[in-house]
Amino acid sequence: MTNPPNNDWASHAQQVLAQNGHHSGQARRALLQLLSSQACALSAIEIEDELRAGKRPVARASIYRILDELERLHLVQRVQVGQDMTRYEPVRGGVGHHHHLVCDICGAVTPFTDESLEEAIRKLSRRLPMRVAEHEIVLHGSCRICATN
Amino acid sequence: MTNPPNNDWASHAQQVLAQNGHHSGQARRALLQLLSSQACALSAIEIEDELRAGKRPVARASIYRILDELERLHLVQRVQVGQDMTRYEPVRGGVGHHHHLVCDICGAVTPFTDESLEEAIRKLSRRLPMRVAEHEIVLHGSCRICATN
DNA sequence: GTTCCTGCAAAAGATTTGCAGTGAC
DNA sequence: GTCACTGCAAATCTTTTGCAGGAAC
Repeated sequence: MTNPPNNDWASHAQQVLAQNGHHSGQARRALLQLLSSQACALSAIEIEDELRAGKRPVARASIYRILDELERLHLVQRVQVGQDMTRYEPVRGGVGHHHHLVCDICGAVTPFTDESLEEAIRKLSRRLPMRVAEHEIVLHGSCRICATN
Repeated sequence: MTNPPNNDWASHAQQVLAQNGHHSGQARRALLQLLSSQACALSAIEIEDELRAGKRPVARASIYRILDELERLHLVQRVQVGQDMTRYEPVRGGVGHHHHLVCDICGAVTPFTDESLEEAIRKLSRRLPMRVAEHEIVLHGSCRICATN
């Protein structure tokens, strides 16, 4: 699999969608554009708000349907940062792969990367009774600001 | 912090609750008993079912309230295995610490442990801008049975 | 023209809250 | 006797589904 350029995830997604027999609708294009510009994970509701604030409001049902389809095609990944809602973020084929810190006090979500962690997971995956496709790591605690108060 | 014996999590929890000014109700005692006997994570609904099947049915609202309080006291930990519901499992202070494999096809959840992963996280935690209290790792893929079909 | 896409409204689930009665201390 | 605990019913919130009109190919 080739990694699409970091800033070009949206068109890569469009392409994959087309190859899979999808038409190219307004709502989905707006959603792709938004996700493409995001560094970290958004919830469906946040996506709805962002799109409403922007130029192209999209119905919540459509958002869920689109995200569902994108997930099936491995173009986005669900991220469960705990709390309540499911969040989604673009899969950029390795580029931009990261995990999440969650402040249990203020709820802030921050991305981080760590190669030795990735390495440990690669090794581990080989000996598990499962074909491992994705992994998700969430660290909980208190961020600097909250830890100080 | 001393690790309570593995089979004694329930009484440890009772103790902590008492120290925090809680009375000792029937519903909560039944719930503690159940969680204590579990190796892996249960959802609130699963807990309700188990308790109903057992001797002491507990109202769903009470289950959520109790789990909430137990979480606040760090006696249980939320686990987000993706899918839909939140799951909960007892915190046994290191003993029994593990993570989860999730089969995205059949939904099976399996626990696993890996020391090098833990080590990587310990090292990592030192250099992050956050006091890391808990961590959660979820591997997604297809289990043996589903991968074969 | 056919098939996919989308919005709206309704439905389905999970989780939370309000209130009143019971039980623990 | 007081304060915590619990059940029930209702409310809230996220996510899913059904359906009808409109858009893409």
